[in-house]
Amino acid sequence: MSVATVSRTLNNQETVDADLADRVRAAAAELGYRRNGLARSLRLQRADVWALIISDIANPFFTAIARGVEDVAQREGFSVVLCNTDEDPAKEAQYLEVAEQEQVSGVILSPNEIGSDISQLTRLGVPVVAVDRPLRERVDSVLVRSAAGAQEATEHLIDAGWRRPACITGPETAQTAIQRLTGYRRALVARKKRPAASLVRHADYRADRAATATAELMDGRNPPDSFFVANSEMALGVLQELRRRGLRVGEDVGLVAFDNAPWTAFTDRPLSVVAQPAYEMGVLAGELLIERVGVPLDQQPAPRVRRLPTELIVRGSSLRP
Amino acid sequence: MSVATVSRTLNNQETVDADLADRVRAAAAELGYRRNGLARSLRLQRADVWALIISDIANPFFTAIARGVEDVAQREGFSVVLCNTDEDPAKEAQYLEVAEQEQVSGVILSPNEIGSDISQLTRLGVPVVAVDRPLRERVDSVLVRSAAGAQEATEHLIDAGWRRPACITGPETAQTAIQRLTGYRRALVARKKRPAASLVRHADYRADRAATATAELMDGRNPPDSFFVANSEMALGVLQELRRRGLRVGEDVGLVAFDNAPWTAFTDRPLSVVAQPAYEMGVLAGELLIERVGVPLDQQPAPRVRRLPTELIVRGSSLRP
DNA sequence: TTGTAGGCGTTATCAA
DNA sequence: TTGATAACGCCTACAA
Repeated sequence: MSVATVSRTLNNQETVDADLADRVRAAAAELGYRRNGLARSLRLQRADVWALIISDIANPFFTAIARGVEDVAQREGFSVVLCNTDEDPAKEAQYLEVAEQEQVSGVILSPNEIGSDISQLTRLGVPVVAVDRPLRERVDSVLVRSAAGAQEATEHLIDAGWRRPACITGPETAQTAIQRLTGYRRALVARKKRPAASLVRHADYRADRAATATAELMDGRNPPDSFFVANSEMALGVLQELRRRGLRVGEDVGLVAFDNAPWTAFTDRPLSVVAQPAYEMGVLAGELLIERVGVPLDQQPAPRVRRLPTELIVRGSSLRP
Repeated sequence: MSVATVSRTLNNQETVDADLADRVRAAAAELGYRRNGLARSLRLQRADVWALIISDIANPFFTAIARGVEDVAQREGFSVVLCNTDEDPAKEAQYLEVAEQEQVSGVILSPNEIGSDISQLTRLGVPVVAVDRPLRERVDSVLVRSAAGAQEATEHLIDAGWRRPACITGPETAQTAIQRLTGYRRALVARKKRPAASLVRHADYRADRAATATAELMDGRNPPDSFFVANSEMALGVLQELRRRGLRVGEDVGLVAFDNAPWTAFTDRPLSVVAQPAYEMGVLAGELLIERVGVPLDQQPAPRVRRLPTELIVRGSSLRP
């Protein structure tokens, strides 16, 4: 028989005789034949692969997103290749180029910078979905209402009786860090308090920097009595420094942090957190992508932005005795 | 000029006139040309890509391995596609097939089962490195001296004054779980204690199962006064159940767990842990792979097994007041 | 329903 | 030093 018949059989086309098809399949199984995905993709001008480019594989928030993306991809018949940029713009650029060279049919990206250059991809018609962080270029985006979540958390601190909440947020270049700071400030205004720059620190989303920031704040002239912290990594640093000073969270000091990391329920006191719907974000990003892959450029929808709400989970650390 | 000249230029071959080469590069830049990686790989019969197939992306141990692998790969000019099997043998089989179809030049795998079928890959001459868990098939492996680490941890509990250490380990099918249980038993023997089956539980490496196991043990006729726990995920479950009972770790109960997860230093008391050299394991796996990719089958070294030591880090949770 | 043949974008061989 | 050309393995229009 001919290669065409084999190809048709293996692609489950109707136009092949059942008996013949069976013989093909039997032979394929016998010989352990696997088709060459490279050749197939080259011919088809598309690979059934998505690139998921995330900025920190060690962060449970991003791994939860990855799981969401993966589940959608699997359901729709795509493989996901996961790339980790470690917050390094150079690595990000490299992986974007790899995605292009490998002709992936879609990219989901948590950009390191709002200006990350995806123009090559879009020019080629490869759909891109931004996740967690916005992109200047107009593409589908799945974001979180960070400011609202930060505001709710900070207001909760004040309503629980704390009088001077400080804010430890991420780097000044990160949109999420800026938004969380904005939310913190809005909460102070809403509760008739004067936002003080001396109560704010940018600690690059890292634990050790957060510990240092905490020490600075506590050693200041008018130290805070509570903390709103913009991610769980930094919360570890804050906890460490407070313990070093013999201060108990939920007792001597109030604390709320972003991200419902698995361990947050197990510290002493259990951490009050602003939970982000990370898994759902991944699912949504995948679904937005699905609606674009294989769709001609002139029939594509306008860029869509989905903003998901956070959920404040009150545990012990934010309450006053 | 011809495509051949362009190809030679872009591959930095010497045999092309400098002026011409400059014109090629200028034109390429102008047009935003990117070579098609698929076509290249098809022609070359190899893709400069490794598949890293891990069993749980949410586990910091595996993400640390991934970073190690990535760093080596980057250094050597390979991309890494990361695949997450979620401990699901079906997903693992699917990703192994994808790796084969995409003609990756190497695979690093933490197998779900010792019997995972990699014969297709090896038959095609694609080198495979097993990491964290052994494979029945004889391939390069990077393992940890789990039993020794478990024994050291358990002996440390006893030496600290605890009299009845229990063991909460992983599923009976997992080699790592079996080895850690073995180490626990050896410690008891070495310290002249009778290992009792009633003090051992298999909790599938999951927090909720570990919490249940802890409850069972504590409600038993002769409850333990301390715990050796085979991973950090389960340690969270143990901590939760102990707190529910008003018991303080490092005070009323002793606790040592495998894995130096980022949060373990921040619980109350800080957790004593058996640290695994996860990042180094990734690096080593990558280096073993490097020595095989591109090497003809008949010149390949015999399968090598590297066993790395653990390190006991004593913090507060394992000490008696 | 089946077979033939062209081409996807590269790289490598050979001749010029 | 350069160019023409034949693969790599696959899918598909077209012919039979």
